[in-house]
Amino acid sequence: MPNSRPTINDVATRAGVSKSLVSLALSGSTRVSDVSRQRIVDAAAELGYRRNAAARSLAVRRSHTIGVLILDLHNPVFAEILDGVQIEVREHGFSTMLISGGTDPELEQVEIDTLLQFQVEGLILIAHRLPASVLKAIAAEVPTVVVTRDDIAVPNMDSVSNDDVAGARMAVDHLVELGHSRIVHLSGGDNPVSHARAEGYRLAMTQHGLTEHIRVVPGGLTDAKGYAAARDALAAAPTALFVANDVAAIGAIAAVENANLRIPEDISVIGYDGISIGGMRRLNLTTIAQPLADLGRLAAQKLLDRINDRTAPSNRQHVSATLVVRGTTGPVPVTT
Amino acid sequence: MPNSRPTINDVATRAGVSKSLVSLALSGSTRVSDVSRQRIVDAAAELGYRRNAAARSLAVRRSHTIGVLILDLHNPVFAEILDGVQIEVREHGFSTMLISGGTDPELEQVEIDTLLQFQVEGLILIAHRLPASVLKAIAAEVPTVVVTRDDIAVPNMDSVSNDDVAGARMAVDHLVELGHSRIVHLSGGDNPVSHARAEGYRLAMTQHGLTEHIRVVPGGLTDAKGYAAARDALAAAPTALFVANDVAAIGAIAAVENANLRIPEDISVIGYDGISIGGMRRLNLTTIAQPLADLGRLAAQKLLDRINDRTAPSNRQHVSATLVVRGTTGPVPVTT
DNA sequence: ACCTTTCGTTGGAACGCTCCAACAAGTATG
DNA sequence: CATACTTGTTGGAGCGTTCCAACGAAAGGT
Repeated sequence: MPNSRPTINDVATRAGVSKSLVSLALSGSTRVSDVSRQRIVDAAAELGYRRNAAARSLAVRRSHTIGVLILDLHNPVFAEILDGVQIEVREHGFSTMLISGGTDPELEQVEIDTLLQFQVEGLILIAHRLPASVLKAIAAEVPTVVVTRDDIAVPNMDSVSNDDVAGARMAVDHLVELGHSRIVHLSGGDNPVSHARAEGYRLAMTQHGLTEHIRVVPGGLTDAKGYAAARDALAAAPTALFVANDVAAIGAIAAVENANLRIPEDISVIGYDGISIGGMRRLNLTTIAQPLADLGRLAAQKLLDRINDRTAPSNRQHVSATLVVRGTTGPVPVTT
Repeated sequence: MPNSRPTINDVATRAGVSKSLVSLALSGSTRVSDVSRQRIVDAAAELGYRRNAAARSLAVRRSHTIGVLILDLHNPVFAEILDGVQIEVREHGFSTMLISGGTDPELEQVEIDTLLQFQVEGLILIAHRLPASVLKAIAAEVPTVVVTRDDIAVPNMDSVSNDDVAGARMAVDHLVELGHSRIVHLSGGDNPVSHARAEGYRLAMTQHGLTEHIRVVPGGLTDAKGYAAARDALAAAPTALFVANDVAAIGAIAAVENANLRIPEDISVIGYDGISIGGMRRLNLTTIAQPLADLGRLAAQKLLDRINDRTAPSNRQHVSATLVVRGTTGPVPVTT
């Protein structure tokens, strides 16, 4: 059986020492003589020895691994958040097991179960569709932090998200500053994040004395839904569209152009999220940018902290989004 | 110590049976009486018992996990391939450990080492930057399949990729069919995939008797590089651009528009890859689409096969790309 | 000269699981 | 009625680690 991997014992016999000493040496203990250490290192290299993480995890009762659930790998937002997570986590010697929920919310729970079987020390949920009861059970079992959502309060669970209400206000403020008043919001559908953004829109409009111009067109978070919603919205002859997210905004732009309206001369469009493709020259989308990588980094930090103290009070952090003005917003057209 | 997870022994005592029987019952053996099985299942549920995958993997010497290295999560191509991998792998009861290389090629090797410590049973490399020697060592240690690249031949390692030469020819054929002859290729830089696409371009041009029109402008695989390359290319007054990948093509389109040329009336643009955002209405990019999810699925299948027979001869499969005609290509303008 | 400390090293128990050999009790076979 | 096979169950060994208690040897203190 030549294909079985060398174990610590093989290294020990080859180096002429006990397995205990090998273990000591490989974990960098100072109580190993230089000559033994060298012999051990050499033997390990010659055999191509590699620690068995499963055995190690069993013995020390730590896996040094965290689990990450990502709602949908296709939406670039989530990939960018993940990036931040990976950097932070790696720096602290942790590995990452990643799963993506896919279409089926049921599957999300199955996948989380798999993660837990692997004894992950913590869980980062980059968006999720779990009911509060399940979330609570999970958080009770393992340190957990949720990114992008902060609508469910669970003891011993942290969250980090941007303040969607405030972000939406920034979008409206920007448009009002440009002279717009007929600002229509294309909503993102029935989920907490979209609700908050719509709420922020309403508040800001009211605050600017534009209550009678409030108009929310039901849409969704995809290109196609943004396209359809924009088409509906054009009936109201708006001068500006505030779209629930960037991907939908890109769809909305297409609908506006198909109606032979110029952007931003005839109509302004602003999105939300700050995905990197929005910055591509062809799209050049004005948006409310979340600090996506930071979101991920912060989530990872919180998780690592919580791993060290599972009972810390639950903390919900908001990071602030920023207005990124690019080419899709401009002054309100002079003639109506 | 209430926070230590229940073990198989806890379940056993609670159900009043031996741990062996619990193990048997939980792995679905038929040699367990119905009454015992029920008692065990109940006890497990009450305790919130969950198998320890590390211990299990130690005992059975299988991890039922595969490792996936993804070159860059930001490029949507790779995310879409990963999707196919996940679906296939999950179906066969395997889990996935994902790592993304990030910027540093050195890091790739470190990360793969981590994966191997976790005793992954196989490795899928979705693009990579490893030298042949390292690749060979890895493939000798663990079943491996490479996606997107097929330039390095290693025994006992499979690859699945599209035929970039053939794909590039399809792009040129399409343009020639539309009447174009001044077709410029914006290359993707110094990597095997881009080389193959440039090669296909040259072959096709020659084949169509357009040898004197062959013009390759050095570019890259990003939006910004596509933009810059297109600007350079415009000096040659081309009627069509074949760009090395979709992301760069989107940049190229912006450059063309900035030069006040209309697409496709004045100049046609075709990309390569078939990323989903290319289909968004605003971009509407004609492209050579790789069956990305299929690529992932096939890779996973090959890997699972190889896990069952590590010594199978190495197999390199090509899948065929398809021309997807959208809005960025059209007939050659009548006047030059 | 003795006792104590330090240093480098070691065997063995433990981690939570699977699997094998073995067994008691019942059922079928001759 | 003895023997064999089947069914359901069990203890124990082993997977590759880490870690603890304990060791002999060398060095230090009185």
